[in-house]
Amino acid sequence: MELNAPSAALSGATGCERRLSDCAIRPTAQRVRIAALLLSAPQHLSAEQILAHLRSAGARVSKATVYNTLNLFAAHGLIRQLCVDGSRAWFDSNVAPHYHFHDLESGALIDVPIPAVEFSRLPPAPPGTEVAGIDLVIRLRKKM
Amino acid sequence: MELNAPSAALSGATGCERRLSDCAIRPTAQRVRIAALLLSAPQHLSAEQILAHLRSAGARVSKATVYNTLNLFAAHGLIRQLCVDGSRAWFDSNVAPHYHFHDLESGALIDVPIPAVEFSRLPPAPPGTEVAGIDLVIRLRKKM
DNA sequence: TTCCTTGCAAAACTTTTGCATTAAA
DNA sequence: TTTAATGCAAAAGTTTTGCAAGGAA
Repeated sequence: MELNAPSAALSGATGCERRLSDCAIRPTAQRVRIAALLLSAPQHLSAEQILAHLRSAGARVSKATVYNTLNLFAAHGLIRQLCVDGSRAWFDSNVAPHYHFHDLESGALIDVPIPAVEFSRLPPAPPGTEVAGIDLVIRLRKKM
Repeated sequence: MELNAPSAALSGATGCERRLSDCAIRPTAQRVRIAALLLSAPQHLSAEQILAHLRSAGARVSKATVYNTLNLFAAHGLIRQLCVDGSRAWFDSNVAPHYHFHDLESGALIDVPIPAVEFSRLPPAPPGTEVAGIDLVIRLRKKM
């Protein structure tokens, strides 16, 4: 009874089951629901938002399972955990490299695609280290 | 009895009192000690680290005062609060614009000066907004 | 049966807050 | 004296954990 129209083949419940199985993640009911919600489109959700969504949709899920599942998904590279403001973690279903706008007023996060940013100079990584990734957050305020 | 050698004129307790007064921040004993610790050099400290430092130095300070003071300093632009990992806030005594290396193994933060990074392209801010700041964190792992 | 997952509650952490006491101007 | 800051403990918020019960293989 979840979305499963042909046009949503890879984002509905069945498509999500595949994606989980492919990662050797057992597709339990809760995991599939969380995946169907979060992976249906590129978006940024908090654990609490996911819990609220699922419960208001009638699902029986515990807070612990939401956190366990999000950490599990992140460990398998299905989602990415963001640290944008200190208040809580945000989970990004877009795992392709990209950056973010952060609206300081609304708290909204907006994806910035890689080609929109170009570095003409970057510092060398300190000796013995290499760059594992670059996080770029462009803070936005209301224009005066 | 705090540092007050000529060579530490602006980082010792007396210099800190000046910096606080200049911001219309009443230079109480606790605030001066926190400022003397944090503002003595460019560094990144957590609230808990500051509390531990001060207490092991024999100061009587409460956790609430440390947090109140750090928030106060940040509100006056004396320090900057960083969100690098989700675990806790880091307070940066370097308020000049700059970026950071973040060593994923040790958790260490290293300043990256502005001239070390050059953007040859940046996305336009969405309509009605303007860029308030850019946070760049270069994650480092051990070189293989 | 065996192993893994879930739910619940409690714990762990970081940060904030309320309020009586203390210190600063 | 009047106002503001401190300390303490408790509260608030997010995330983790322990453990018994439930579900999948």
